[in-house]
Amino acid sequence: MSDPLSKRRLKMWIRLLGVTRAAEGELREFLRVKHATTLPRFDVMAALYRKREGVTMSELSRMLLVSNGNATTVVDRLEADGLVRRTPSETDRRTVFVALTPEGFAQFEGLAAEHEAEVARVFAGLSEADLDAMTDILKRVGS
Amino acid sequence: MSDPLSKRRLKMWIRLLGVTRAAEGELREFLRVKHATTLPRFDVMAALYRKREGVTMSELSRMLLVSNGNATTVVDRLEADGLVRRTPSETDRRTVFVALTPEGFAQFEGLAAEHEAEVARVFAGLSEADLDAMTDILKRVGS
DNA sequence: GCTTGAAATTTCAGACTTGAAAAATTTTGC
DNA sequence: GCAAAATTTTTCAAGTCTGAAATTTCAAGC
Repeated sequence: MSDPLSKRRLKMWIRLLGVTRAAEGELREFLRVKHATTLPRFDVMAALYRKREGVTMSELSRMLLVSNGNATTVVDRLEADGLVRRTPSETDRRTVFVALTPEGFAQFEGLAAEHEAEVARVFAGLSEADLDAMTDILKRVGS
Repeated sequence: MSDPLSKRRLKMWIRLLGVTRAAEGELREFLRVKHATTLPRFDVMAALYRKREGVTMSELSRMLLVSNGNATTVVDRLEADGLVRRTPSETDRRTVFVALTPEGFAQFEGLAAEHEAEVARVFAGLSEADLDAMTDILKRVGS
């Protein structure tokens, strides 16, 4: 008997979640052992690396799909370590811009290449065609 | 210059992570609003529902890809709520079996169908062919 | 038997995460 | 102008999660 479509979506989701968690685990381990950092810290720095001019706290939490409160504490720690800087907005006193410091920028550049290599290692099992197909399907989820 | 293929794997991973986090967020919201529970609790109960005879704590944390310490605290809370029961092994006094109580079993059965429908809703954008292709590709990641 | 090492679980400190509430500021509608 | 609503960020309590250390028990070799 053929599974109802909803059951197949469920199975696909369970597998998707498993693969993602396993990959996250490997990256977490890599960041911890090789670079003494964590995934959330890396995520924040990566977001700020992409937006060099700086982003507001709200933009940051939207980019990372985490709550505002969460973004605040991770940024707090990165700021205490001198990797990130908060700058109050001139035009709106509620708003704060966050950006990498030169130290943060340098540290992230050192990390980025190795991180990319590690991701490539984790997904080495996927062919070029797989990557295309996967990206294509993933785009279709949100729309 | 970095290998373009590794960059494509990285982009696929970033998209994969984004889709997974967005879906997790929707399911979390669904469980919280409609059923006053959380994703980790649901995950534990789902694992125990699949293995009715019970599992050891180590098996449980391997199934969910979480640390032993984490499994302990989530099971602690479910046990305090009477949804889960710990039973010491007869043959190995280090080992503990965990299983759903009748209350836990009943609660999960009420949840499961709605959860499946919610997952189907989240991934409604994917066709049958997409599901097949996706599942196929995901299988290839681990091997 | 005894000792050493391995295995299962819990405990612990610290970090992450959420969602709600609070505080400060800006915008909007009158 | 001004009161009410909306926006931005932080604070807070509670739950989740990790990795290492501690505890208890079992297994293996001598």
